[in-house]
Amino acid sequence: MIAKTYSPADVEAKWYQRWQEQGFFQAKPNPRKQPYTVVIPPPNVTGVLHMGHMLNNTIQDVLVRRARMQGKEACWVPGTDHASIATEAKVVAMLKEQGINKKDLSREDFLTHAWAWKEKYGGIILEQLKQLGASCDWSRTRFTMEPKLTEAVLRVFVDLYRKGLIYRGVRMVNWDPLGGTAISDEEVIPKDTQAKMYHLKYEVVGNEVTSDEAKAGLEAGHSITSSPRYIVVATSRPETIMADVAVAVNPTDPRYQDLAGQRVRIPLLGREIPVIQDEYVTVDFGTGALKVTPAHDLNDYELGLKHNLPVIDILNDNGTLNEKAELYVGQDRFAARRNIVKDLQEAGLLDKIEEYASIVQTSERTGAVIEPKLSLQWFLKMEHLAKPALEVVENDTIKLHPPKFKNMYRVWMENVRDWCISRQLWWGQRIPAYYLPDGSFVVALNEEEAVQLARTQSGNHNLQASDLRQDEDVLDTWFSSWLWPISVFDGFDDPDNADINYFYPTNDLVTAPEILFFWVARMIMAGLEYRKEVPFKNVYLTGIVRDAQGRKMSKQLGNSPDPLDLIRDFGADAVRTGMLFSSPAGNDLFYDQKLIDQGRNFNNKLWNAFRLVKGWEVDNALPFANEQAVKWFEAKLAETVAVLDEHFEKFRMSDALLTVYKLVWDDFCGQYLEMVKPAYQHPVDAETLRATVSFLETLLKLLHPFMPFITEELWHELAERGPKDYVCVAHWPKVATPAGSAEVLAGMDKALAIVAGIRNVRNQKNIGPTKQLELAVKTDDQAAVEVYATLVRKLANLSDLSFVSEGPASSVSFVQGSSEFFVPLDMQVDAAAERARLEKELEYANGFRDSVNKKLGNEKFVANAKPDVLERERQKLADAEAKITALEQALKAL
RNA sequence: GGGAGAUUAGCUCAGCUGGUUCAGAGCAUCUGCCUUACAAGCAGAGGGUCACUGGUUCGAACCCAGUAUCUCCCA
Repeated sequence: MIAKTYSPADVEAKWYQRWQEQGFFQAKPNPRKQPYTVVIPPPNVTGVLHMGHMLNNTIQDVLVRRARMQGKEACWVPGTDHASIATEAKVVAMLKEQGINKKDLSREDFLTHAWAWKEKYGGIILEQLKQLGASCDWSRTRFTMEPKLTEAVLRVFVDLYRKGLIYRGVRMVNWDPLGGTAISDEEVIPKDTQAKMYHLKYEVVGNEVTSDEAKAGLEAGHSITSSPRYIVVATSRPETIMADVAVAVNPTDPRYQDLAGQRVRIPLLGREIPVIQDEYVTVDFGTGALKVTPAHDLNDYELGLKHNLPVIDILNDNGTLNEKAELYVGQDRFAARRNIVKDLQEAGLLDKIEEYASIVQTSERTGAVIEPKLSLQWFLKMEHLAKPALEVVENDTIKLHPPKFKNMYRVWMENVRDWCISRQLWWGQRIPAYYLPDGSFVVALNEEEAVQLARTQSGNHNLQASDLRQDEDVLDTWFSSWLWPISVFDGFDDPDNADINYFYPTNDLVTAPEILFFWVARMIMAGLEYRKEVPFKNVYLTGIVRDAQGRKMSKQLGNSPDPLDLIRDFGADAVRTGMLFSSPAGNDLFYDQKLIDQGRNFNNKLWNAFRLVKGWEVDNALPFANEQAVKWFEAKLAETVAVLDEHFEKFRMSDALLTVYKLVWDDFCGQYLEMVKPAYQHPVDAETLRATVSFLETLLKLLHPFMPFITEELWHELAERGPKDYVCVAHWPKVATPAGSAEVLAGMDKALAIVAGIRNVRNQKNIGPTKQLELAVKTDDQAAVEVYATLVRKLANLSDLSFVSEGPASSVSFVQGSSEFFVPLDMQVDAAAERARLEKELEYANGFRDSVNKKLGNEKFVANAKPDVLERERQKLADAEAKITALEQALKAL
């Protein structure tokens, strides 16, 4: 006896292991096959599987499995990303727990710890992907910091440097004081906060008010007019006044006309700074007077450059004030802010404090408030790389799905700024720049090459490796992941190898919109620069997985189920389909337990269809009894596979799933199996069984990309299979539409409508499905109904189907097309209610006919509408009229 | 502040170049059924002024303009 419900836990691990033993996921160049390549967005080595990964990797697996079944050489390359900041932070925290301070370790020792950590935990997430069923070629697993990929990174760095695209310079960077490193613009997350605007009084040197006009103006600006004279400056960061080098006002601002060229004193500090004029200052923001702090604000920095102002940097790398501040030295920036506000207040230099909504820049990695900071960093020029990368998306060489992301991509690419690629960390690829004793530097792939270059550059032929000092910084992690589609095939150290020539460019990339610029855009740049070819043809952008209230799922909120628990409780297939039911490309997925339930129910439905068929006894003596049903399902299948393939081509994954779902549940289980199912404990004929098993096999193939485990299980339960016969590598169905399909489908629709009519009568009259009914048909096309009589009798549980010229007494009737159907009942029929129901239907039909008539009576419509539209309207009219006649007759018969 | 996109049933979404019975699906809801594959199921039913206001057209969910609301991106 086969279990009544499907139990996924028993079969999943088994099949995954078999697939691997058979080497089904392993890809190698095969000139007889078309390649289909996907590179995984490498998860962080620090990561554990979350719902976002589940969605993303399910989609990739569906695409890859289908391609494999289509006979392509499907290659899905897995791997992980070293995630500089995140991993370093994790290792530092772990060491701290062991009582080890990073500061006390040498670079080498720290890296030993970090690698040990990576070896221990770095593979967890990949193991978890296996439970989801991900059909990656695990023999190709790569890691962005492994030796070969590191070499690729260094080669690219050296190359771009030699091309003049990489430079070192002092720039304003986003400084993460907690991480102790610079981060790129894209790693900064703006957060809305309620901040305070402090109005500070700067004393004007030579302190007399010079004109009545200015006096009036200053009053308007909330200053005071008695001596000494002050100018009020609004700032959200009072602790940075020690780094002020000027106060700027708009040249058109009447309040401050006379102040230009004068000097003011920084509150508390007393240092004198000039008042400058610049259009940049917004007159109606704050007081219209802006303090200029070039070291700690990007706009101020540019203003400073323009006006030749000095730069005073008062912050240490860890966010505390340095001795240049003179005041509050050693205090954290936020402590210093509290203290200076207090001191300003006591000194009477704080005019007022206003609340205002502002945006604070925070670090994606550590959450720390970002400090704009001038520092010496390495940059990659973007202009040269961005231009072609924009073009290939504009001209659809690379298609984004959904296409709305094209706009976003364009805006970013047109405004891209140079990429800060250095990070003040140890975990990552160390920048291959070597400093000479004189402070100049060379860039080289390795130390030997560096020594050679240094000797030439300095003219000192006795220079030794020990005289050189390598740059302390490492490269941004994205500087390795942007090479991923090439580096996983060793395309940098061996640019003409068989793998890269075959598998590159890859086909589809599945990733999140958040990293469209971080990663996708840069991979396109690298691909075009180093392979002269795009790295992929389609980019499928998934949404964010949110909870029912629309909140992003996160560990902190605790609103995310553990995906592995879900797999354990419901099976990977149920989780996969559950997630896909409701996630059109680019749309956020509102996770709901119900979706997984639906997935599980679907698995169970399939399981039970199998149970039914498996339980049939065959009697070879029986004639083929279900030709109609078989022909119909053949046609249905052909029609549906065409729709399904179209959904796949357009990356409409939810629609694709729903299409198979309905094919299996409604058409196969709901209709077909009911049509062919033998009566209880009766055998089935051989041909029906053969056809049904064949249909079921086709369905298993169509379902396999979505539900790999249950389909493989049933594939093997359904028949004895050869050693290599797995649905995993079965051929994707190519169904030719059988001749006469349209007629078969239309005919069955009519037959099923009659069945539905009878069932409706049962529901209305509260007649259970086991009670047999009779049906009397009044029609002028008896043959059309007769063809389906056997089927209708079976599905509607009729004891008799007869043709009549007058409706029998005491019956309930309904109309399909121009035919009337009567169900005689051995109970009192409420004639008035029947009349009301039919009249309502008649009224509707009349209204419809009138509207069509009106349309056809409109000369302009007849003149302008296309012939096929016109023809359709005429058909509608004829159908409506036939129906009206039938309804009128049914009413008369009452 | 600038830009992009969205607004269709209770929820999540389809709806192709304007024209197939006065708008479709899945889920949810309601009613009735334990009918020998499945109650994780079966048979039915209800539910929408296609955000709003105008315009173009013989004809608008679809095209145009404006308004409102939401989301995202950039500053």
